[in-house]
Amino acid sequence: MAGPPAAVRLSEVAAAAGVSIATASRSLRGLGGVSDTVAEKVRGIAEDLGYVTNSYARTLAGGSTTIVGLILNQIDDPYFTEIAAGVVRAAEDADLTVQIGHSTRDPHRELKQIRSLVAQRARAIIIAGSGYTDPQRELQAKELLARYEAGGGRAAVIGRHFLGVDAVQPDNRGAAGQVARHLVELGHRDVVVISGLPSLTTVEDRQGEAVKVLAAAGARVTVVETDFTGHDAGRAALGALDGEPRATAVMALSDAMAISVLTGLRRAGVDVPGTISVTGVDDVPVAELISPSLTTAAFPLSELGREALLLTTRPQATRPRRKMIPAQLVVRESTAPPRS
Amino acid sequence: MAGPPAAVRLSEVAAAAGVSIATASRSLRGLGGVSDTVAEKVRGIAEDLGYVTNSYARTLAGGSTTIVGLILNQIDDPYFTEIAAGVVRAAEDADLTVQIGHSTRDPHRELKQIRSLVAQRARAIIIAGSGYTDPQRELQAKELLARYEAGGGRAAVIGRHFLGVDAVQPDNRGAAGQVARHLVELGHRDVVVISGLPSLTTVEDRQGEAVKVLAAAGARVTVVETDFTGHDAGRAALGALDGEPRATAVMALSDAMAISVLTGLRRAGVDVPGTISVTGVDDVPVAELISPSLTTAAFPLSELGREALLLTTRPQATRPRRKMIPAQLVVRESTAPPRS
DNA sequence: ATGAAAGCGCTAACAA
DNA sequence: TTGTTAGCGCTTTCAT
Repeated sequence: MAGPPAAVRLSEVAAAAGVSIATASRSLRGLGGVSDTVAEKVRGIAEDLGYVTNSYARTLAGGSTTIVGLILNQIDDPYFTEIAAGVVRAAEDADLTVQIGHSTRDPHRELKQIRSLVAQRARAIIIAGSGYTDPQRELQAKELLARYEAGGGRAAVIGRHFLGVDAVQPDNRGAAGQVARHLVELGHRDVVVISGLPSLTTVEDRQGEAVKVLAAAGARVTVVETDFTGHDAGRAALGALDGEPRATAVMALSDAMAISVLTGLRRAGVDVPGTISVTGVDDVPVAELISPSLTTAAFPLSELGREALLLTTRPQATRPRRKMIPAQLVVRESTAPPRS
Repeated sequence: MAGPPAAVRLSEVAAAAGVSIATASRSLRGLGGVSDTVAEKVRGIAEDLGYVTNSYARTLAGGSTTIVGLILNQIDDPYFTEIAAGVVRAAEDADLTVQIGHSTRDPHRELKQIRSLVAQRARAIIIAGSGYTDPQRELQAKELLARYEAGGGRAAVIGRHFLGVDAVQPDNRGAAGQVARHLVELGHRDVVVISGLPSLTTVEDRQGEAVKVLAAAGARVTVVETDFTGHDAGRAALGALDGEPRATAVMALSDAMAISVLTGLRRAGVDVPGTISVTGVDDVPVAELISPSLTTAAFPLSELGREALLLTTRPQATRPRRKMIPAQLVVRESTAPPRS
């Protein structure tokens, strides 16, 4: 595995510019102590030569890394890919590169990913996805991240976690509340709520608010738990509607589940929204494209990612920051007043 | 900002074990040439001390990286996220980590990404997305990759590129041919083809085969060029149908464009497939969910990514490998015989 | 304002 | 089998 150096080195840039590598280094990093003329010249030459800093050498020599680790619950779920897109774009604007891992919602995998990132001296670690309602479950990760930040690293989460780091929090309660109120205003008083794993904070928040709003309006509420991935939401909804023949609406606590419900109802020949109204939460891109298009509460997903990245570029605050991101109700074709 | 955590160094492990750092290094990497007793002892001490290899030092010293770079044309397009999912999963199976960048189809950005990856000593570089029909346009990237591979790196592309490296090639001609034949068999003889930038090999291949098959069947073909992202495909299709009132089908050369066409037709009140049949290519997950569901040619997208990753784990062959991946026609609701 | 030189922690010849 | 040593490419004092 020998061969010609595959990358342009700082020494080559320096030589081409007729200066020492120290001066070249200063010029490239805009450090001052270098005449503007020289600095400008060096930058031009570096550009022409296609010079890129060797991050290993830089890091080893005491410089900082440009790696940002991003840990996703699920790599092929639009909710997460939208967030990832936001992170990647913001990172590139900040000259950072993103390393992606996925945890499949498995705490062990998540820990392993964090350790690997710490060992890589990643400049920042971003964890996207729901937290767990049981703080105990996140204890190890929390300790790991605390040590990491004490050592100069930066961490941020997207969602409500108990990880003691900066957080971008989609307003899940608000989102669920808006959708529930929409159903109430349409006149629905008998609603099936398709929920997910109660161990996830996202589920807890959305379900809590949904049930609260619906109950406050005097509606009958049937909650059905599924695995929150949408795989069995359609079947679950059909089962619930069998048991609750008077129900006029299905409120799924995520778009992924709502889409599964829509598919299930279509196959069963149930008219949406004529017979049953259906709603989701998140507003993934598909929500607008399916038919009937989905009434849901929209989160600016890629902005969630962007905000998280930005948080990690600011110095650590004395107490973890919380940036709440509001949802916005989007009424589309899947909801209508209940048939009378 | 505190300094880096007091990381345990190899020299400390060596000292504690009473051996040289060379022996310690060999022991830890299981390299042989070390007595089992010593090796075992060193490993135990390293474990006790919580030693973790400094990957920067290791890489700088000539050791190998575990980073695989993945350059995507577009980070938030389902076509690419599916591919990315395949790469990430296969990488994790091989204990590799994936670094994602996106080029926005801009050759300059792409070059920058490649350079960055080369500088990072990525073990492999995977480029996903269409190549350019003008080989000149890829010349710089080709040189860069050649030097990279000469230096021991591995590269692979997904799509037909002129980059001189291993390639996973979705059979774009075959895919377009199958869809075109499907339309012909249904009886369509007046078809609008929504195409993309002619500078992309994917577009060239799909359009060439589509037009060939349709023309061979004696059909009238109207080709409309768009930007291949789907942003203006809907508008373009409506315009073309205005000019070609006898057209009975719109064949979009990608699902992204087909979905845009479907949306445009729905807004214009055109019945699909009653009045106009619509087809796509790719079979992104949404294709099955929209309504009417989309007739298209399916590529196993995440497998494309997986195959590319696997190619990079094998040693370089004397000539670049080409792995052709066939498409499969999926007939859904968006196509029907033309109304007579 | 610029340069020389000492490492950063590790791997990989080469010696012993 | 083990140790010695020369870098990897860069940042950073310390001189000039």
